[in-house]
Amino acid sequence: MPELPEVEIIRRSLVDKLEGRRIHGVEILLPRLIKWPSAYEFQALVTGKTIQKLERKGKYLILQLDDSMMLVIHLRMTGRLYFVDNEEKTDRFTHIIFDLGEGCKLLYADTRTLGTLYAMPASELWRIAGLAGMGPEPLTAEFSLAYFRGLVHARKGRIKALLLNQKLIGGLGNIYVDEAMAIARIDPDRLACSLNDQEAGRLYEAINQVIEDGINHGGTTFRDYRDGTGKSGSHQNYLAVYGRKGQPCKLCGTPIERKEVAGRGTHYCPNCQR
DNA sequence: ATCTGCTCCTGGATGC
DNA sequence: TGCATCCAGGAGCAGA
Repeated sequence: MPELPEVEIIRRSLVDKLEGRRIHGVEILLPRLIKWPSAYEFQALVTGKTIQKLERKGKYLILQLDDSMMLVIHLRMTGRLYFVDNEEKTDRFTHIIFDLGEGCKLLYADTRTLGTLYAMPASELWRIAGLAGMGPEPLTAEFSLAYFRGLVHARKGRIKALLLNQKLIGGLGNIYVDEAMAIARIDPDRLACSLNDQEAGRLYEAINQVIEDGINHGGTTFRDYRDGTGKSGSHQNYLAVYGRKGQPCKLCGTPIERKEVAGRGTHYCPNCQR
């Protein structure tokens, strides 16, 4: 599941290949992935435009085209975006093909087809509620300790639900949330407002740390995730709890457990996190 | 404000 | 081995 680190690695792996290239045409094999406007209009809006910038906000990739046209992509669970410069065969999961000329293509593939694509002028980005309403991201000045403490103090719900809420913090998903809570030794079942200042501070540091580590390790590859050139990440080899049910905690040896918290599968050490 | 539950979707894991 | 069922979860939404 691509979260902030994975999307950032995809962006970095594609930026030099995409910026300055012209979109000669778009082949849309699965129109329902285009959420705005219609697939037909989407095609018309991006065809002939040059990719000026490739940016990321939270888990969204944003291709800034000519005339402030924005091509926005969210990979959701199994979306993949990658660049090819030869006549590679495309598999049955390739749903959208951007022809970049000179034999180069940008492919959108997605096994579970939950991903979403949009095209609109910059002035209309408010249409994408999840993008327009996104909270500050880890590792930015806006995501300050004071901001985080304020959130934690004010929220009555579970701390895990807070961390997953993109309106409050942008870019975290299930894997990095479980990891941050493990590193900070916080029980994911705790209510946010029950955390004291010291615990909130530990969690704040852990969030920034797991995101930074995830990026430095090229992302976490469980099954589907690859960067824009097809390369896997390695952060799965460094995980404290996620996907390690039954395996010993790296700190105390207690078997990692899994339960449902805030509607999500949640991995934790029952000894370290309480 | 916050919760639960549902929807989208399919490959892989599990159960018998 | 084969078939049926369950599960993964990002995000949006309805309804409580």
